[in-house]
Amino acid sequence: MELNESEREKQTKLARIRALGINPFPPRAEWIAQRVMAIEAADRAKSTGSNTDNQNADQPEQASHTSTPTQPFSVMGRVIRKNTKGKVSFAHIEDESGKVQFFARLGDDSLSAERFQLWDSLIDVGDWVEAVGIPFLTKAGEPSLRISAWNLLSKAITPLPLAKEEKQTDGSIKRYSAFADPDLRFRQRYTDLAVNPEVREIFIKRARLVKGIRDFMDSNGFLEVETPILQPLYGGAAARPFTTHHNQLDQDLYLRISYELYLKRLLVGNIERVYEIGRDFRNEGVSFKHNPEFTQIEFYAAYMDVFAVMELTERMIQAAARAVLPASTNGISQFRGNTINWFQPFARQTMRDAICEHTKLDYTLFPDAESLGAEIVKQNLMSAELVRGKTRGKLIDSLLGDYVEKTLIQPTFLYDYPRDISPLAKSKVDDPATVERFEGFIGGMELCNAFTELNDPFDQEQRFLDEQKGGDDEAQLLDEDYIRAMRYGMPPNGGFGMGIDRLAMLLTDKDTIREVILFPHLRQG
RNA sequence: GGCCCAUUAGCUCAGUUGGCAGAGCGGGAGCCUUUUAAGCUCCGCGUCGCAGGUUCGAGUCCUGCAUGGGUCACCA
Repeated sequence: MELNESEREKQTKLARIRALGINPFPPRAEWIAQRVMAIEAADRAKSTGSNTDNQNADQPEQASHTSTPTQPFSVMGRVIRKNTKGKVSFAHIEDESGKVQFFARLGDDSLSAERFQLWDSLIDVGDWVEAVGIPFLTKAGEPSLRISAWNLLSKAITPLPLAKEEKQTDGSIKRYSAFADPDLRFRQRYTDLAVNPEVREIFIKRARLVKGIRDFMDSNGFLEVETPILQPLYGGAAARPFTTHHNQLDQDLYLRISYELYLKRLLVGNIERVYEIGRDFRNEGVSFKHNPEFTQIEFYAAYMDVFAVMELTERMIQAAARAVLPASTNGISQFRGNTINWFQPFARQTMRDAICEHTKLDYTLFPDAESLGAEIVKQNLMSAELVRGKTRGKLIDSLLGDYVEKTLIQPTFLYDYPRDISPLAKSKVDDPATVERFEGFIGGMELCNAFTELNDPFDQEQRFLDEQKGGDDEAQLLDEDYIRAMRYGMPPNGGFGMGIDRLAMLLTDKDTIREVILFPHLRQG
């Protein structure tokens, strides 16, 4: 492994550490039993209220005259700033709770001259350390720990690209030359997380979001399950799959593109409310809102129809927003420069009305692909080339994508979808060409998709066969076991799927899905 | 996949008309007993993304490739 100049310097330092008989990578921290989080250490320092001056600094035990406990405790974490000034040394130590300053002083009774020199010469920014000490405030008012003993916990060889920070008069923090190259940040996410605290915050919010959804589902009587990721047949969505192979069985397998067909089998097995949160894989384009693997929640609820699901969805998304957004925001957040109001009732509109509103075209007046396609070209909404070969449903879906989706900033449900792009959804009783389906949009992005599920095995089989005739490479495969399951009797039910990553983007105001996935897909590597 | 832009030190970036590779931060050596973008003195640490080409001479111009970003196409 090739080392750069500063890495070679660190390697030399590592040899010195070893020569001193110090283990630069000890197996454990020494004082974990006395550990206090940095934020608590800082609080204790603040409550001492004593700005130690040079006189009483020689007797740290007497530095505080308050009742606040000043007995020694330990803080462990990472050195993110170090500054030795002559015979005193300052270092900021960061742990998961925040940071606190370590203060070492040559001449303190509690810290030997040798240990001071070693601290000064061996410890660098990036190293993991622990120290025992007593809390106090420096002259500048900085909550600090006057250290009496310390250990190196892990030596950093490669320097962290830590940015310098300057406190502005208004209290905000200005950062200089922060580690910002997206390529490096995503490839070396560990570095990104180590030096950019706001990146850690994204994933804390994401975890809260998932927990909020899980709590909501559990409290509404849903059973969480896990179904196969490796599937002999893929289905439940229109997407190309990743293919793999089981060697011993000599069997091709697919990574799932959805959980739908397995979860609905469970309804046949008398599990009435079921959900899964997990990973889907789609072998398609990568964009700011598409990653080849992404996290989805799907649920299915017996006896519900699409409108009951819509109502439940609204409450679920609001529960997720509540779990992430600070209470002071009242459910208002920003996304791509737009304000989103999560707590107001979600808008509801038919697909026909939405497209009518944005294109002046009422597609219900054109009953087949030929007449609708001709009208679309006539009104100059799409080129003849793009219209060619599309079914009526795909034309409508294209109009939605081109003219409506970007405008749906506030939470909005669009419903009444064409049947031919919805092979697993139940038709409306009075309009067989339309299905009981909705999609939810927020921030101009499609977020979720739901419908009254088709539970008629004969209708379902015919839909699969119709898909095959279309010759589309994203067509649903005929899953005979799924049809068999349905023949045993599937209760009427409503189903739902939602991209968790996109919801995380919306709630953290991130422009790209890569910001909310810890290790997003990148080429070569 | 098409088009456009970018890629220079560990990080963030400058680099003029083709003429010795630069700055700040970081790092090293030294000074400094309450610093906090600490300060002061000295030190540049480099496969200018990769491979070719043009030229006396290429970080700079040309071609191809790689990676990233934007955009269009595609995409439940």
